[in-house]
Amino acid sequence: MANMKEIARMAGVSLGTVSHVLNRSAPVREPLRRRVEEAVQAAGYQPSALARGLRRDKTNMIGMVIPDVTNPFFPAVVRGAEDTAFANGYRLVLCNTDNDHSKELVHLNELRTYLPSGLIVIPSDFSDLTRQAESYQRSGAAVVCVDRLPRRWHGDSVTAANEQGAHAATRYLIQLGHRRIAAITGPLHLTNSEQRLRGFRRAMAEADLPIAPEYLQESSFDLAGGRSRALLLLRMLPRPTAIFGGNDMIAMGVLQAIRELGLRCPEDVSVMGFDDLDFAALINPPLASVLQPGYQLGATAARILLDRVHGDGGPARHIVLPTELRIRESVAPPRASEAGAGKTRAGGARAAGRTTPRSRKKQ
Amino acid sequence: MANMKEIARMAGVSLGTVSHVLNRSAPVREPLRRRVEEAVQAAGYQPSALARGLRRDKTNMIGMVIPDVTNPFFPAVVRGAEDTAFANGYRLVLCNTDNDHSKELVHLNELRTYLPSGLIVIPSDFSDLTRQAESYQRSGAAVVCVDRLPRRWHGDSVTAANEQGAHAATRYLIQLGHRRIAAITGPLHLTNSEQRLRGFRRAMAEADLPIAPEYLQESSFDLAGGRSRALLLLRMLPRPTAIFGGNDMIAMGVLQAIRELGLRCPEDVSVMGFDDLDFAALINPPLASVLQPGYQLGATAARILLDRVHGDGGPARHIVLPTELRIRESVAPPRASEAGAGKTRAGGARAAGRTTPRSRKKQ
DNA sequence: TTGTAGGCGTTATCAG
DNA sequence: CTGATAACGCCTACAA
Repeated sequence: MANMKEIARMAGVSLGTVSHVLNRSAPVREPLRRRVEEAVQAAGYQPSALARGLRRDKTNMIGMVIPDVTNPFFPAVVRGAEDTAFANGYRLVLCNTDNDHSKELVHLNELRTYLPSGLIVIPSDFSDLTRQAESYQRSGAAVVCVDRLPRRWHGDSVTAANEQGAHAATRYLIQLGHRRIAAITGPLHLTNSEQRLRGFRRAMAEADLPIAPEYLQESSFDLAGGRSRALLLLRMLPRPTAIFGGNDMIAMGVLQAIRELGLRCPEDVSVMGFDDLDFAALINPPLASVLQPGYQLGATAARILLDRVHGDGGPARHIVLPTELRIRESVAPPRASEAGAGKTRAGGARAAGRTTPRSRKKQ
Repeated sequence: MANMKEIARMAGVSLGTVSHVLNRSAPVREPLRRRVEEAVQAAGYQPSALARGLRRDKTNMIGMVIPDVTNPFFPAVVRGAEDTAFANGYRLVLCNTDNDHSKELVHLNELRTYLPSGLIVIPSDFSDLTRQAESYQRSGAAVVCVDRLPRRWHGDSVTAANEQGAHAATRYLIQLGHRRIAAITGPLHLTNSEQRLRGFRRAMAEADLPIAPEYLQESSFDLAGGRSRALLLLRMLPRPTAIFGGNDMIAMGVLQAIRELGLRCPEDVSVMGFDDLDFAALINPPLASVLQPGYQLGATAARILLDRVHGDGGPARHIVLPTELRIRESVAPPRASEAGAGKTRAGGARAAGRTTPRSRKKQ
């Protein structure tokens, strides 16, 4: 690979001139600039990212630290971040933490030796990012948290409107006529789970509906957890007529539990998810869910990070992106014997019925 | 961040000694080595990956170039690669090509400025990797192709046993008693699609079953393509009794088309996929599919790459990892009126029946 | 406006 | 076995 010196020789100018042409760091007279550009073309020259980074004390790399690419929600975030980064000449170094905060720490430490321009982090469970982040920020690298926040995080963040999303979803169930609504939350030490629970509670409170303590179950964010908690819930008397899952995987577990017990969704139990993963629309019954804009989350985080890199020194930004309720056939009004048995908003069930599944049975 | 000079000062030794301790590039007398190690500890010193790379002409980065992280099959490959890379002190720089070979080229070119130790590539459509790869190899960086291969690729590769997988899947359908089996392949310019088609053909030929030309449809690797081709197939007379999808997304499209036409799976049409994505087992009916070991694909590619980095100069390796047939409820024997109407292996359908879905209907 | 020189943090070479 | 010293490729004062 050619280097600057060679380009300088080819163009018959000095090293500095080449650099100035490349970086527009000083005006260069037309004929010289032309010669330089031609030499660059001819040699297929590209400046060494390493040497440049070493000199500038900062590379065009961005560390992307996430729990697990294999988890269906995260790839969209990664993709959003990569697109924005790439469009601006930055590259993503991908690190999986497996939700292990000590592995996260290791990644954070090692990434530093690349002098990345910044970090986009979806924190692990019990992440203790704050100290590391400060150290990065001191050295001029930006850190943006996405999706969930570490406790006491005061830096930039991009999250979905978890509270609102859960609130809208719960309210929709209530409007359908449900009164006994259970929730299987994700791990409550995660801010996103906590916010979703808060939205659920608010909607219930607004409708003056009680929440039986045993109707609130905490689970890991996966199918197995959802299934086991759902099995508990579905055996309770009275049985909840709707279950709100903390994410789509939990909701999938609920669907599985429903089938195992010989019950039917939505006839016996309505199920609502959160995330709106691709498969939510494809399963049977199609899963109603709260769409979380994964791609936008990542893209926005990268945007903020780049702004910081370009000198934005403003106060920490806390972007909250809207969620969107996606009604599908896994939710329906409760059986007639259950419906309206309580304080239901007038016309709610009927109005909501518009977006309710066509009654045509599929299979 | 401290640098080597400072460590040398702290330990009261020269720069070279520190380097020797760090790299074991020369034996260092115990007391000195101790002092150096203590200084490293105390300062939390980590060598600069940039300076090191600049000097050594090679970094511990691996470029991972894939079509799209968002495509559900690829994250597993990425994860496998990342785990193996990380365990050996390497990092992954992730690049999405969107299957666009010119974008792939851009990534390949720009990655080079990092002096990565190598590249793991899932080639884009019409990838013309060969020239780029040679240039990398000349500069001592290894290139390993995964999943699909560019035409005329002679370098290291790791792929799944596409031919065998498709063969086993098709043979299973035949054993169930199907005779009119259609296939919706992925894009046939992709080697994996082509191999799967070959496996399909071989199984059909071995059973002396004809393949009507219109029963072979080519599609993009997505739901929409699968759906539209399936709509064609399902309207043909006679209608195929089983459809083999080139991947799970195509198979999902087939299921969708089946529902749209008011048909039922597996009663009217059996459906087989390829990949065995996570959701295959979760949908309704659960999708029979050919498991492709994504994680292993990635891990193996990284392993080979590291071997190359560590000096393995042997001939190109072409690893083919086994696939595994996953029978689920989307496949069943054809209706009695169809079954056995042709030359079927004796007892085939019955023997296969063992692994056939329990007849208990779910929902 | 152009050229020169020093140094970023390492490693490798080569004397001692 | 240890310690100087010269690159690696680039950027940027500063000098011309």
